Amino acid sequence: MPLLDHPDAKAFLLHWGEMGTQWGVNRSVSQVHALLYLSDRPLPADEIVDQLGLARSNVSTALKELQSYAIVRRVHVEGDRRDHFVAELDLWDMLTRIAAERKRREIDPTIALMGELAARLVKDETAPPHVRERITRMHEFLSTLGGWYEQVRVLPKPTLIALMKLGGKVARFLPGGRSKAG
Amino acid sequence: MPLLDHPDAKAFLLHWGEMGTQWGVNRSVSQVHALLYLSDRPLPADEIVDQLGLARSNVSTALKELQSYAIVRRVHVEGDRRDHFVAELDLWDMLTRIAAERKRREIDPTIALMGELAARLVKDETAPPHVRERITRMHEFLSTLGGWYEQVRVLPKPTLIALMKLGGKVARFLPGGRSKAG
DNA sequence: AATGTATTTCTGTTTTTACCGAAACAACGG
DNA sequence: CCGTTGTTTCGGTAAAAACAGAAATACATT
Repeated sequence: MPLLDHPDAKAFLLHWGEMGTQWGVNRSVSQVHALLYLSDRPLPADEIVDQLGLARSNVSTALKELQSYAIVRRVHVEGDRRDHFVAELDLWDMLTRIAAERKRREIDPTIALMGELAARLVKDETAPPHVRERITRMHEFLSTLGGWYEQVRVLPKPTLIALMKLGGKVARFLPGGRSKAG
Repeated sequence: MPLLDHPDAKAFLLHWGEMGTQWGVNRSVSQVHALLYLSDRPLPADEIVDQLGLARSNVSTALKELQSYAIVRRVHVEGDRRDHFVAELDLWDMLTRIAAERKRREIDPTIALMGELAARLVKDETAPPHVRERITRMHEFLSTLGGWYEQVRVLPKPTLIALMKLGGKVARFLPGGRSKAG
């Protein structure tokens, strides 16, 4: 019995697909991901095609994209020559991998560009001072964020989870009595 | 002299526009935002139209959208009846406001839906157990993230900045010797 | 109220993106 | 070498988004 015969599974999948579009991910990609996430076994591409009613080529592209995020991986199923696919089930891992990839694709190039622009602007006598200042500020801001991310990224997962559970209370460890929660 | 006559200002604006599209924001909206961010004075809608070459209606919609994120606001300029607009220049404020609004629009409804689905699934004898489990997990995960965000959100800005600068070193305050940096 | 001006909403067009289906190409194993 | 599986490319189509221009509305001033 196909997974999506269940109305709640289908509702999940449809919503997940829409979520994707709102964050710049194409609907097919996020739907394939949702299907694999809900599945209790590795699925071959053909079955994804059948269950979602998408073109074979489209599913192939979607799987490639999901693998590039490292949130779906190919697995071998014995007795079957076809490739099968499974989604990462640990949601914390899923989130950090998506974040890492989007930073790599979009944020890092942006930081690089801002850096170039800022560097050129400081030497440019003709540049309006506020333009120079605003772009420099943006570059510094994104660099700071990126630096923070790189530090947090390498923390062991249990540490990350512990920190998150701690929530705003981490602020109580700061000097200067800044914390409201402490 | 129009702001965008400067090639670096233009490069910034074009890149910002593309960034927007990759994150599900329409290009006009992010370009208007970029222009206001670079401007050293409040701009009336007409001038935005001229500088970006967009239709008046389009600019109107973009401004409305940016105001709904609270990263652009209307200001009065004396001696001029027209509305003028300025962008939030504090980038930390900008980020937190965007995050708050996107959570409100997209994450919160998703959590609500997952909650409904999970609640229904636990009573549903016919539901595949793994579907129930996966959706419940997703609901819990998003709820935890949302809870963390709500806690961090209300911290004073200096506290947030201090925490960010601290980076991975916050982990050293955790019990259990989890930190590599400590 | 009337007029001029600013702003939003509406409607249709253009542009872009997503998608399908077919075909070509590649890898692999029997 | 031939069937099976998988990926990539491509032309065309459909759907969605962006956008422009006109119309309608609101606003302010007199």
